[in-house]
Amino acid sequence: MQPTDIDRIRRFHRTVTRETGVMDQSFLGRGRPLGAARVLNAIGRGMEDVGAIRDYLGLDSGLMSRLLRSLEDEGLVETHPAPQDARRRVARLTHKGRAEFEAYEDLSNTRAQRLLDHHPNRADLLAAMDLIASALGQHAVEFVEADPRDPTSVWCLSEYFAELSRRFERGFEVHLSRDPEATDMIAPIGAFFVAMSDGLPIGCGGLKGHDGTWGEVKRLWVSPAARGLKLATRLMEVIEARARDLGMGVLRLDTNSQLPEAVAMYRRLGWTEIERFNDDPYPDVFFEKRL
Amino acid sequence: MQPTDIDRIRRFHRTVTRETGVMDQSFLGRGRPLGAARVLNAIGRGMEDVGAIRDYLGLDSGLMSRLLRSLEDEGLVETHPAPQDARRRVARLTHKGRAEFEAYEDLSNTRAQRLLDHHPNRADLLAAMDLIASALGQHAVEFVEADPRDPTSVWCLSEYFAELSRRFERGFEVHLSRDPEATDMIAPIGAFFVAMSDGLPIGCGGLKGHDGTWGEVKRLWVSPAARGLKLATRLMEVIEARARDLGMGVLRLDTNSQLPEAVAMYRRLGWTEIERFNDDPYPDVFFEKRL
DNA sequence: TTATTTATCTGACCAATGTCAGCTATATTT
DNA sequence: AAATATAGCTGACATTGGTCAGATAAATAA
Repeated sequence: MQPTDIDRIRRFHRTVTRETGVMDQSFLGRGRPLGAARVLNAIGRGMEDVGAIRDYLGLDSGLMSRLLRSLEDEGLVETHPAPQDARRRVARLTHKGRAEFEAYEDLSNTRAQRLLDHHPNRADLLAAMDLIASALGQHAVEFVEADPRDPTSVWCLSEYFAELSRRFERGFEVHLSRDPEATDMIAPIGAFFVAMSDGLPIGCGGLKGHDGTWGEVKRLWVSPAARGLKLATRLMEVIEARARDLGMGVLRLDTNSQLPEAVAMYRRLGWTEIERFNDDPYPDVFFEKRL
Repeated sequence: MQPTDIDRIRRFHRTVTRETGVMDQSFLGRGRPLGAARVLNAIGRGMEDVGAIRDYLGLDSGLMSRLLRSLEDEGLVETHPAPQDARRRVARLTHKGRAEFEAYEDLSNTRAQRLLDHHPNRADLLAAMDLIASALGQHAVEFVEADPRDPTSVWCLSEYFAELSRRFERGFEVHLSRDPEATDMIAPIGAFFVAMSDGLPIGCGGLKGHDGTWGEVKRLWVSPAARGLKLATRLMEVIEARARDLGMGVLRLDTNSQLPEAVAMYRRLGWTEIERFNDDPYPDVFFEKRL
């Protein structure tokens, strides 16, 4: 009897539940209940606002408070009132807490490394993980406004350029294209967004300001693992909203007929095709949208 | 900054942990603690030995007992002493229990279906899930002796034949090959094994008995998603052990030089190449191993 | 100013889970 | 038959996780 699609998904779910359960159990080895370990990890990973941690972990305010207290008693965490709003508190790791956090990190990393070592085809395994994580986490994507010169932004852009040179018949060389100065994609002139899924960048998009009169959408990229999940549409919405904030009345963009999904998406989002508005050698389709 | 391989695995782990957590939460909607729901599910999925359920779910004997009692009190489960060994108990669902189990199944199936509906590329998503589940669950594979005419066995065999016709230059048609009668692969003449990973078949292998004097290994197949995990080696060990049980002193097999991984594996496992021992048109390499 | 809202903390409480020692009944070994 | 081992059950207990109704302090609105 052939396993159905649903059988396959459920088998995946069972396996992964069991394995992540084992993983969680291994955290208990450090003599701390799982809840406290999760809070410690959240703080270590950069969340410092108590309310934000509470929301992220889905904890009750009372329980959160107690877990934080127990971490303080252990000397792993310090809390202080937030500078702007003294009702709120921010938590930070002490030296000892940082060391303890690193110990948990090592546990996770070692486990991940072992999985990788025992698999004959790392590339396929990782691609499969990216695909599934993107599908499962599609409702938890965060659009972060970032400096286009940040390492994460730069990585997204390099993936974008690599994709273009694969897709274009005659390749793509960034220096031939009009490369917008990074500073034109920083507020208040423009903006640059990175789509983050559980800490991993999976897409980006830039808004380049032109003399305060109009804006140009640039560098819209979605990781192959996240294609088809309407991420580009959501990025465009974020970019358009930011353009309105910055007082732009009209947006333009250029693209290429060798990227038919992109062209179709712009039409669907209400963009109108216009005449060529630059002399960049790569694009051959041009769009405009009034806000 | 480029995400490392470990970043990618850990992002996968975070996402999946969050999603499976949501899934577990949804089970709470039926007014029963998670532990009880898990026991109910285990019984519904065919586990009836109390000890086996306890091991599978990793529960303490006392806790298990109490959960079972609460399910009995609800009228969902009946337990009886095991026929062969009255110390042990077997649990079975009542009519009401069956209905309740189905309700949990529907919850899971609906969720799986929704994930599938929202993804543009079902085939890739499912293949990715198979790959990951096989990698994560490689230590939990069960080798089940089955009738080769069972639906699950038949499905494995059809995948095996499909694979051969893809791999062989001139294709493969099963009726041209000497198809061992299924009854020759059933104890006490022979045996047939299916490798099950969390309920899904991912490999198979047959042992055909010849007049009680020697055995022949046939139909060794591993699902593409599980390749490279040494599953074929483990299947061969199981088959050889069973051959010894059945009193066979020598095993033979035929294979094809177009399947170089298979040929290499047989050599590695201590098989010696011999002269052709049949007139099957497909194989061109022949092996023997004394037990 | 006063009232209201917001963010967190505290105490009281409960259900779920986990642990352990000892009990009973049955099976196996000597 | 006696001794030992095994499977499951029971009672006692501790820990964890989760909930809720105030209390407190700060920010915001009226």
